[in-house]
Amino acid sequence: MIRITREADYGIVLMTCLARADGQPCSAAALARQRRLPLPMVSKILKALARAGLLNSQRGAQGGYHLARPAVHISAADIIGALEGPLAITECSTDMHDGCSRQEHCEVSSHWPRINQAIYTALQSISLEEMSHPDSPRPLHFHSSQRTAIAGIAGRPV
Amino acid sequence: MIRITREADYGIVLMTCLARADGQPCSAAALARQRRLPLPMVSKILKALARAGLLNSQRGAQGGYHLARPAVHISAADIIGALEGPLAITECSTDMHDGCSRQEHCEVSSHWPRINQAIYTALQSISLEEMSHPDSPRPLHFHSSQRTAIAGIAGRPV
DNA sequence: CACAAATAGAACCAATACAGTACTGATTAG
DNA sequence: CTAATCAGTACTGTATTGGTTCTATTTGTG
Repeated sequence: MIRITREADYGIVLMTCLARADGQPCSAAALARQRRLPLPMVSKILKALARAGLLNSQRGAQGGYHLARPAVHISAADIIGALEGPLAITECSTDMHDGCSRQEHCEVSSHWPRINQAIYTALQSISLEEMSHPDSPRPLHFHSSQRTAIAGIAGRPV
Repeated sequence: MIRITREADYGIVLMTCLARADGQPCSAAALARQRRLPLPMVSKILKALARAGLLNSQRGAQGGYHLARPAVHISAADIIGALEGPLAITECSTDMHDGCSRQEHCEVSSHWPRINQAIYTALQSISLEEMSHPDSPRPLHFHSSQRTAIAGIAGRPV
């Protein structure tokens, strides 16, 4: 229901590669080969990540990219944010929302930031470090203790 | 960075209206007038919400829509899910992901469900009941106790 | 019973956003 | 110098979104 772009998807994949390389600079071409992704796309994404300060780049021959800080201090939110701009789940909730013509009739507007914040916090709690280990320490389970009243709905494919 | 469609946006708005009407059936036309939204759009959204079982509909003169269950038992996840289909943040993570040609090279694939789950849980924790009160009981604050190491980044417009 | 008020459902269209490509320029190791 | 590599911009075909239109179907009311 909520979708991130494929750019961010690839971004996470590439970042995990770099996290595993740990220090060793990787060229865009090497990463593209490694992950069977189209090189121009990989290049574009790495550039964006570098501009956002998540990667350092080294130009020239034998150059490449490497993490700008330890993987533990990079969250999924950082990566997605770098590739898709600041979190704004609706146009209303972006910072220049003065244009929302319906604001006077839109009483939920004050609640969207809370939803935004909930998602942001969720994404922030997942570190690149965690994601770069092939097997997750905590297995995938529903926190079904919560909201069991509508468990039937929560149980659908997620 | 993560965006929901305007359909879901309107859906939340309309659901809060219905939550406040509490039991009284509201016609699509009435809701459209009340919120200054285009009627066909409102109609389409309400139909979808009814099909998903979140609303009951009454046809004919004096008919309309009303909540199928108490607002406390309807979450933001329910509404968004009803309007945008099941949560699948990337194509890989949808249930028919057998087509993901890169699966063998895509080691993060096992981690997307965790991200999905995090977002889903966040959205589930927000009830329609909470959203339909004009003033939120708990004011909007960052949970800045967490991940203070990158607070500078977390503090950007959300 | 006939009519009007309402939902149900499908089909349709224009505008936007996305995914991916191409090209040109700047930097640096060997 | 030259090849490898990053930087930046501009472009394009396709898919999705936002929104409309039209035709049933149901049902309360005079």
